[in-house]
Amino acid sequence: MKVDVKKFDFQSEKILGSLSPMDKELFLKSGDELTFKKKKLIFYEGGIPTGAFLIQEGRAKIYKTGLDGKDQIFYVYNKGDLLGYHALLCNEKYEDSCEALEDCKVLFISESKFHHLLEQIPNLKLLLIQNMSHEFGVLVNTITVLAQKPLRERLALYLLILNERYRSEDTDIILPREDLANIVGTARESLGRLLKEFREEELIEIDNKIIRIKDPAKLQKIASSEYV
Amino acid sequence: MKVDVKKFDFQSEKILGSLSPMDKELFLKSGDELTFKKKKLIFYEGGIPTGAFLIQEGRAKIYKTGLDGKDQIFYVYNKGDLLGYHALLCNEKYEDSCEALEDCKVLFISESKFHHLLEQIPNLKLLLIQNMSHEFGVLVNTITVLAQKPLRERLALYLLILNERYRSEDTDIILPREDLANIVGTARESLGRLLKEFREEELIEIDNKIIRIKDPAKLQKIASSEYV
DNA sequence: AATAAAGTATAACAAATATCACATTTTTTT
DNA sequence: AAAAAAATGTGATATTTGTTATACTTTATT
Repeated sequence: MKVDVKKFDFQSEKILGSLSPMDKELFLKSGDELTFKKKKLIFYEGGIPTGAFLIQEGRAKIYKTGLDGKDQIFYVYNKGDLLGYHALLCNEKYEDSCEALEDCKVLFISESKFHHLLEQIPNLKLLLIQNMSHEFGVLVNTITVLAQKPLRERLALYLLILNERYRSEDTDIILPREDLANIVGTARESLGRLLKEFREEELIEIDNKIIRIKDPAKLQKIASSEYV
Repeated sequence: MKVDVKKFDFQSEKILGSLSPMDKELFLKSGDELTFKKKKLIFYEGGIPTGAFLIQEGRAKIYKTGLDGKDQIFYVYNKGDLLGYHALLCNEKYEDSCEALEDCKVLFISESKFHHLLEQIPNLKLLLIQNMSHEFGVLVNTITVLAQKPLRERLALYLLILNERYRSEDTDIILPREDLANIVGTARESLGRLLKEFREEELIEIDNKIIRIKDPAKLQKIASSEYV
């Protein structure tokens, strides 16, 4: 059965997108614009949440640092995505960290404003519930993939997922090897070797940091365990 | 740093537990009692959700079946837990399956009743939001553990987690090796080897299916990568 | 209680992936 | 533009974990 890339997408842009123009304006007005330079932390594991973030420009990675210092990245947020509200809403400390992969323009909605919005916009609670319900499925799928699929299939799958995530704004996949390794859940060296194989099999093109998908159909097959 | 077992607990019993006695009664009245024999499916991946479930007696596993037929279990629900509402709330098909590990008594709340309750009990939406926000953290932690920790540490950790999950009701950990392997994310044989080692190191006692924790402190150390 | 079925243990072996050490290239800083 | 720093590529090797095959136990069924 074909792997569905959409099952790995939080669709966090739907929350805002589903609001009426009036509510949306209200929401956007409640935020303050912040700028995060590439590699700057937006929030970090163990920190106390002070608000939520809406990405207006750029991409950011959500990750956890393991005890051995190795990061596990489990999502790359994109322009339009709302994030960082989980810990805020359950009154816990951040379970994860968020770092800008590129220079980012972000709208910050403070905790009090966010809670205020939840009351002002009756629909918002339900939209959050819907979105988090969906996210649950995404994470469950992520767990299964990481725990079960061999490296080659994981890489194929994540290249397709990232391609989708990067496509929205023009570009090809462009992120450090180390990050890609931490998404796929492997060592940098093992990743490099496989990327080379993929290139030799003409599945992708590599131009330094840039990875360009050449044969999505075949990658799809590999990701779906249909191809050896 | 010590691993916190609570960070792997959905705390799904808090939803009901946080309702006022009146609201709780209303909730409980909206359900129909069902019985599921051991190994019976409560719902399954790809199925269309028709309601939510509250476990009144017994335990159930939530899992996904990989393309190779191997299951990945990512949670064991317990008496008092509310489950199966995610797919319901985002209008998607079930992303996972749920099977009774023991004979279960379950309260079924149909979709229409559940939505009705969401309107009748104003607090319920927020409780769901809080709970799902917390669940997000749990799943994120699960991903990191499965993707990064070596088998030995994973097993130590999950033994502690399961011990907590089984403690509520008297017993020691009692579930088939295959299931334990599918929780820890390994092959049955590899699990068996390690269990034997753990027994030889006097960390656990094994009595057929039953696993009894003997040295939680040392298991904790292993789980926290502090012990070789 | 006897038989079948399911689950479990074990050892030898194979495969996948990580680690290490170092060369090379690219990017950033001065 | 040169120097330093960071990131990447590569091969040899070690380690971990999975696989296969088979014997053994426990649990379920008749």
